[in-house]
Amino acid sequence: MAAAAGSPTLPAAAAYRAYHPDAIMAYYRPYHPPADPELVRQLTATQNEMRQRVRLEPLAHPPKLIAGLDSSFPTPETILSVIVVLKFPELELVEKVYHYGTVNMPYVPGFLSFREAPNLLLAFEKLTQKPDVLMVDGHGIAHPRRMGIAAHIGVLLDKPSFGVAKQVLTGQHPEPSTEAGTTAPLTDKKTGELLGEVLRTKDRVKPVFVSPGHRIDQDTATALAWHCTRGYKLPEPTRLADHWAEEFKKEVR
DNA sequence: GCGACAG
DNA sequence: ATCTTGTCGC
Repeated sequence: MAAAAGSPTLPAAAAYRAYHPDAIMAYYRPYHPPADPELVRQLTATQNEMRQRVRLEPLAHPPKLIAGLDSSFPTPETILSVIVVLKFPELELVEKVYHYGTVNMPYVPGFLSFREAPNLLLAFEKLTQKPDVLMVDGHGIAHPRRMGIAAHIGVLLDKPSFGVAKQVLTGQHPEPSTEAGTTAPLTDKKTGELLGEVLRTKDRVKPVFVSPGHRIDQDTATALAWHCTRGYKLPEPTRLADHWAEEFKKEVR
């Protein structure tokens, strides 16, 4: 067996899970290479600065256009960012753009935005129709320093934004009921602060995590996410961004 | 000190 | 995120 410091192989992990869940899965826990302490210090300072600019408030006007933002990595050194714009509340696709660039930053938990945001902003510049609100894949303020990628993008563009994530980064929560449309609070264990809401978008399917990013509040973010779901786990904006990423991937290689 | 760790 | 096979359920 390889050293525990190595990167895990998922299929094998799945097989071992049934055999010996705890000990074996601990061995297969996703491994993140150590990040340069000085880099982390600088990025942390930047996030703390940006955090001061975040405003949580209701939308000034109901949105007419909502965007879905998503990034993927066709190769380890390239990034493909996709933005789709949908009419709201009809959810009719009105525009889709992408930008294909190079990766300049490693993935470090808590600093995802510095890896994906630059390329997303380049994609945003290509949009003809500017959306009223952005649904970003990842967290908003449900982040160790309250500056997840949705908040990061929102501040940089000074545009209402919120995050829809598939996995928790920080915070604790009870399980929402198994029925679609139900929610549960995601809170900070120490302070009790509300970080986001766990939203069951589909019956008996693992919920998503909705949190405000910038110039929006929790209730509006959750309501928008729910009004954008059409029988799938992911709300339409991010689901379609995901879908088109697969299509665009064929074009760039 | 030990775990947890978006995409 | 990305690489993978088969499998369970509506």
